[in-house]
Amino acid sequence: MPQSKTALRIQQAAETLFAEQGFAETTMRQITTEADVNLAAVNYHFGSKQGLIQAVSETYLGPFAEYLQDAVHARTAGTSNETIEIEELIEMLVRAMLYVHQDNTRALPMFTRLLELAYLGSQEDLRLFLARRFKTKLEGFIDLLRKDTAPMPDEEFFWRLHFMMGAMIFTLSNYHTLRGIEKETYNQEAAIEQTLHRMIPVLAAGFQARAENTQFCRL
Amino acid sequence: MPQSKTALRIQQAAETLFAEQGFAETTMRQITTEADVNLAAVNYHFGSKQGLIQAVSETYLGPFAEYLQDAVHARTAGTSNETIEIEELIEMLVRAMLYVHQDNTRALPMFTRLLELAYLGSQEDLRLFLARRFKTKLEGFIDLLRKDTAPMPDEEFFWRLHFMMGAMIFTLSNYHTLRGIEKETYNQEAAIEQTLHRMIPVLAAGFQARAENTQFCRL
Amino acid sequence: MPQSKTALRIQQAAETLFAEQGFAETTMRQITTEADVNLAAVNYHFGSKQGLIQAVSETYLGPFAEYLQDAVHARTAGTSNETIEIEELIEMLVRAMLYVHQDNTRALPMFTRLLELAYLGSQEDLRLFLARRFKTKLEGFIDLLRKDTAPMPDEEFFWRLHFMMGAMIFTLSNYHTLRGIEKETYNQEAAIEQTLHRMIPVLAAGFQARAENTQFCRL
Amino acid sequence: MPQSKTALRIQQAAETLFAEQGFAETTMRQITTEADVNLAAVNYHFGSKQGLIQAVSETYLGPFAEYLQDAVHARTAGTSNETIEIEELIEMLVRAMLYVHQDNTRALPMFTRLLELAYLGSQEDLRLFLARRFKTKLEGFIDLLRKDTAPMPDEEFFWRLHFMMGAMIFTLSNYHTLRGIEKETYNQEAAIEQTLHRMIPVLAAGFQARAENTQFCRL
DNA sequence: AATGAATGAGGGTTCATTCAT
DNA sequence: AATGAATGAACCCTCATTCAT
Repeated sequence: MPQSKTALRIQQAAETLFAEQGFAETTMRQITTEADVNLAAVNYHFGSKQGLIQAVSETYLGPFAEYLQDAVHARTAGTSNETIEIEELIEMLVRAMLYVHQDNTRALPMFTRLLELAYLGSQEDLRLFLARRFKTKLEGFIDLLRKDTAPMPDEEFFWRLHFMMGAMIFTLSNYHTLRGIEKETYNQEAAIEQTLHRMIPVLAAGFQARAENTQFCRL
Repeated sequence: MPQSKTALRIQQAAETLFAEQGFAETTMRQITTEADVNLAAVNYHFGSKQGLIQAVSETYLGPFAEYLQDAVHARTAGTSNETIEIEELIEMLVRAMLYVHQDNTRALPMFTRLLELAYLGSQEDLRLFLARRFKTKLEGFIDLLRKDTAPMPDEEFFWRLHFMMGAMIFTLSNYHTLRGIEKETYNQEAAIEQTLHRMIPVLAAGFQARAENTQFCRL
Repeated sequence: MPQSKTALRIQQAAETLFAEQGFAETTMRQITTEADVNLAAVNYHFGSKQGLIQAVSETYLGPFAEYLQDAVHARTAGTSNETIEIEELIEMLVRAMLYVHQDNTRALPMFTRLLELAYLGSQEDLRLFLARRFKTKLEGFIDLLRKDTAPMPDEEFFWRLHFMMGAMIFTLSNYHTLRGIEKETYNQEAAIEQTLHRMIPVLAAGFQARAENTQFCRL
Repeated sequence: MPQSKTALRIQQAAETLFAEQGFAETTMRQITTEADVNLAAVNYHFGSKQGLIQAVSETYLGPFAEYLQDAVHARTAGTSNETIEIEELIEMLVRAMLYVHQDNTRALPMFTRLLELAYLGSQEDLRLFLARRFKTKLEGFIDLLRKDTAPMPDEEFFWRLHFMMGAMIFTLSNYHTLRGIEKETYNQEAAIEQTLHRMIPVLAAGFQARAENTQFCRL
């Protein structure tokens, strides 16, 4: 939560630019020009560019992780070991995304760029920060997901989870581009909510797919 | 196809670094140091950094697109309108990937980073280059895929296609990181072939999932 | 003499940091953080960083110069033209130093850093300030020293005086570092008083050394 | 030894500015403006500002240390355990200094600023570099000096050595300023060679001074 | 064909200072 | 009397590129 008007303007400008271009591609000068503040203001208010990114990540991932954690608790409270359908779980995830999307249109692209960062090793410091900051809050959800897919070996689950993550992150991260293509091709733009909805049955089905005999001979 | 020994060494070094770090994150100095050639050699042989990336993309996407196009032709020759199972189509795709992977271990990450680039808007020039260069060769495969999923509306197909692409691109693009996590967690490393195999049933199931009633009321 | 509690805390923090790191190396932020006051407080109370340094110099050089001037007067009062042994004069100097050292452990390093500043041309304004402020008070001592070394040409005296000053200033200015080396090497730390004592015979002997025939032929 | 014309001009400009202002006080822009080269040229040729300082230190301390080491070897060769008069040793030191002074007028101030750096802890990296680079070459001289002052306790020797060093470093480091004062006062400028000569008997006498009973009671 | 040298543009960061309150 | 916010100037460094040879 920014305290001063300048800090607020910086963060807003940064969110827009980060969402559009990515973190590394966005320069301090772009941010401060867009926010119409002094170049040094970022360092004054956020300490460094990384500090700004962390503040932004807090704004977006914080409410999301909180919401998801609460949803997991609310759903599992009172019920002992009842299995939850995978579609419902993914719906919980989507709902958490739409929750952050309500307040801020830029939320989802930003959000996924942060997840991207959490995976990619390019900015080791930020990766560790994100891991430490949000890991515990998200573990509950992952555990629930795992329980539903019990018959699957651990490694199979691991990879399927990341296929899923990849589909989501990639889609939302490049949502701007993809929506542009859709418009060109079908002369029609999808609301992001609709796109998220489309994901639910696809990801659920993918998760529940019968595991193939993974031998190399066939190929 | 590199002409001189120097150009060859540059391209090999670039492939390794691009695959490991990405395009923007790799500097000319890193490339030329790794290749043990003069800094100016890249510009001399490839005109610019972008020229080098295009050359690399040619090397990787070219054979892949060619292979896939041929596979599509071979499969559809003589058969009129016969529908092909989606699993078989995805398997064709995977096979094309493994084909470029044979020659070069770095191939798959490089390959997917290029696809990533083809989507992302950050490097408009490269995006256009890749689109123009390879679009036609891949359209046959896309059409085949579309035919199998006929009952689906066009937009639904569009988005599912990109969910799939996202899962593949994201996974392979960050394969290095993901394999690292897998090793930490399960003390076991998957060969990339195995990971590709795991994708087939997941992606196929996702594609065939019963489309949900995509209204907003539920969420 | 600081007027408010804030000014006092600033000056104390500044003394510590100046003594440890030097003037240029110490930032306003370090000072105000250490003093736990607002960043702007230094400029408010002292006008500028230079103003703060001048205030500090007043605190340290003032009592020292006063003490030395008094000592010179006391010693020469009533005695007409009696020559004083050089060792006694240097002892007077050392005694003046220990006088300021009594009140404040940081005094001596601070003190010598100021002398350093008085010589060095880097901060012209401060140099002039120090020269104007304390020159007259110290001249009595210099004159006394000169009288004892009468047979020496003026220039010879001038240079020997500065050799001496150099030995003292350098040693005390870097006392922290030197004591660290001593501790490493001999596992023993000298009190600053002891070091000052060691100087007396050395400097005295240096001053009284038979002047060599300073021709260039020998070298 | 700089290879290109630009590198040469940079180093010459740097030497002048370093000698006049010190290392930290001299900026890359000053250097490159003075040398009339591009700002990036320093980083190209020397890697960094620190790299430039190291190159400069190599140029000045290298020949000096070499010369002194050779002089020590030459003097002690053949003679077993013969004690050498302290005056002769200091003369050796002065001779080594004048040796570097021959080629370059800026040599001595630069030279002593480097020694200053070697003592002061402000630039830890450079301090370590200098220590590692030149320590061994200078140890022979120190040992010889120590042998002549055998009756003295180790700590006494340690401090006297640094008094001496202080006198030399301080004088030469601020030679520009001191000569200015001399000119103002006596309307006469000393050649640096003369000043070095003046040091010999003074430092020698200081070294050989009868150690006082260093008790605190007297002061 | 190839390279060492050099460059302009732009990167994030730090500094003492000032302003409005 | 005192401060949080903000700033302009300057810091060192890195980048892809180009030039002369």
